[in-house]
Amino acid sequence: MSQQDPSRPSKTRVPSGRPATDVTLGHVAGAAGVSRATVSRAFSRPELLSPETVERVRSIAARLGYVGNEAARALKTGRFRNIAVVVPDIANPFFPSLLRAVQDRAGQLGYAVFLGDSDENADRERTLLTRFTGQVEGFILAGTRLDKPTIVEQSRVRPTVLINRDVASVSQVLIDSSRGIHEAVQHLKDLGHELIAYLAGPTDSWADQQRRTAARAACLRLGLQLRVVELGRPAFQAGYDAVEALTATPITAAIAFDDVIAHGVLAGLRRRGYSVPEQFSVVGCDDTLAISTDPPLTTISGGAAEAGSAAVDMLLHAVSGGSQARRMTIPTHLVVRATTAPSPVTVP
Amino acid sequence: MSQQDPSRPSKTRVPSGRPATDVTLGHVAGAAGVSRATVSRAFSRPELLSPETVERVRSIAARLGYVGNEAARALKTGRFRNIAVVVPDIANPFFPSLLRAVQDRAGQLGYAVFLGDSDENADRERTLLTRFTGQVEGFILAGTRLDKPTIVEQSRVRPTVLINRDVASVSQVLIDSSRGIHEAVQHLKDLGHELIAYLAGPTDSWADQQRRTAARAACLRLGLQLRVVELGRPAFQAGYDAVEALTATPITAAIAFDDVIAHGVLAGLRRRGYSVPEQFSVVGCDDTLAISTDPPLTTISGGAAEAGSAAVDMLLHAVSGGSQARRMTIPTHLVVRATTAPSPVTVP
DNA sequence: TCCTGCTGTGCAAACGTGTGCACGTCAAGG
DNA sequence: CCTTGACGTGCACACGTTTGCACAGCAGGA
Repeated sequence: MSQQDPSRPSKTRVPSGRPATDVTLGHVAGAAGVSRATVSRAFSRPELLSPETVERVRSIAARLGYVGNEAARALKTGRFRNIAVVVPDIANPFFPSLLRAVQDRAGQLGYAVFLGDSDENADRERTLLTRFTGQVEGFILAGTRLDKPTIVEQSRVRPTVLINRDVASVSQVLIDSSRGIHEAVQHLKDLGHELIAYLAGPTDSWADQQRRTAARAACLRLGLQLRVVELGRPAFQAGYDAVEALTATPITAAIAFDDVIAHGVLAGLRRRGYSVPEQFSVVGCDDTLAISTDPPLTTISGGAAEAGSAAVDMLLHAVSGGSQARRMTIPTHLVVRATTAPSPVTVP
Repeated sequence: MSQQDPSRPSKTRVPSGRPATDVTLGHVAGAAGVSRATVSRAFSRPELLSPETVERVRSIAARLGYVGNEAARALKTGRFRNIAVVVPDIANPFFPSLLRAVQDRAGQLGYAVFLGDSDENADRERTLLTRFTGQVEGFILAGTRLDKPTIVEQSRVRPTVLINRDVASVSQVLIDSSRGIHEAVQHLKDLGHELIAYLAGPTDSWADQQRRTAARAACLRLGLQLRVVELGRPAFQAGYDAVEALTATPITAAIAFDDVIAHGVLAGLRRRGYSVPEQFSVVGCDDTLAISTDPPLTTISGGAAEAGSAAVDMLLHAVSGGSQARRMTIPTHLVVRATTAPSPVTVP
């Protein structure tokens, strides 16, 4: 019932550019005539207070524009309620859907997320990690370019979940393309193709190694011939340019490392007068372009979104005590759209 | 020279799931036989210490796996060294390049960035803001869906920079498409087109309002006829579907709200047997798809990246005292590729 | 009347850093 | 030898919050 003025506790000085927070628990407490503890509880443990007190404190806080200082909270509780996710190239359409899922899931669980783009550069990635480490509870590293020792070391300072990277003793969620690849090869076989190409991605990428291996295995099992075409960086232009080499061979179908490459191949084929799918069949991977190619792309639908939210769950499990490294694989399947058709070469 | 064991200061207990940081300044200080202040200075103000001390402390810190607690640092200094950027839809290719630029520039300046995806939803955006506010120095709101009062209020609790949204008294960087649009209209006129379409984006988007107005003005000035086609959500499918209406008219060219729509239009035209650019000319906007369409898209190259880094600079200026709201516009220009050609209708 | 238990609130001690101030040491100049 | 100043380091407080504990008030049972 104190009538005292809610004057600020005589700030020392406000040097033009005051940094961040301004009104604190103390200011609200003064204005409401209660202790700082009560203000704190009005937000964090309201059930301990009388409803009237809670209401009064909250309304005064709102009027004063009070917003809790997360740094102080984190310092006291030891919990940051932040995670960081690092990707090699946010412009690659595989990542936005992943990021979105990570963001959604983390948000539901009350976590905020830092974003880091390493630009496919290990040094830059290391820099990002050190910048984040002091204020996050854990990391999600998607398609990291870091070497194994660094990853292991990192996973010891903070809980870490890898996406599409296989390092023993570190938690990970892997998008298992092998089933989808197998379905794709079977599909092509059913259409009468006998000689097909795999348009490879970056060799240091776990995803490429896995897809490459799966394609080899599937072709071996089903009796098709496979030719691997190296492409380097997975880009539209690379796919476009690869067409020249492709069309110089009797190959009738290609499975691309990702949809972006497949998209480039479609454009390159058309430019050279080949019609898809009548004269050449194309299969993508990741399903990032959905129907926005012409014709709509037959592709292997991975679960970028599932991987993202699973990674968050796994990470937060680790954060809250689960010390065991976990591993999860997300299945994929073939989605047949309009870039595959019977082989143009008539089998005798 | 103390021989004492670098034993941890008897942690009370480590309840299975210990939250975050572990080894602190104190541990390092104990192991190095110096005070906590010295350890602190070894990192933040090394020039105050003897080189040998710095070296010794740092190496011990590294061995112990010390990593500074950012929350404590932020609490003490009053600076978070974090900013937050909120976008309506990270899957829209306009944003990754913007995000990347924001990230790069912020990183150069020693800031880490929180990412928020509002899913075009104002309520969700509000939630994100409150989650971030307590631990960032400022906000970048790109294409925000928030209403004006909320934005103004928000900009009072933390420095805020808007991208492509015009609210008086709040700092903003606007991508000024009008010059690019004007160039595009001029270009189409030079090619002999007389009746063109503007394929509109979401009406509540500042960018669409601006482009729409600019298209009207340019056509008026240059004596072309303009027809505005409403599309709703800017998506590939919307562009694809719009083709039906387009081809039922004598229109010979279209300027799309963005590249994604333009891409859909290209696919739709081809599907209906029209060849681009011989029978129909298409101009995109934003230059997000670069050359990855077929044919390569003539488009208005905005500066998403420039806007991102400019926004960071502007925000950090505001953070360090600049209280004046600023406004900056980024010019655009037409990039002619291969989707525009002379009008197919022969002018008498 | 006294004891017990419950409810609502305040007190004060941390959390891990940064930093103003003071102090001790040492070299140079008188 | 004393003074002076520069240099390197330690002491101790503050930042804003959470939280264990204490305590006051009150009601109900003995």
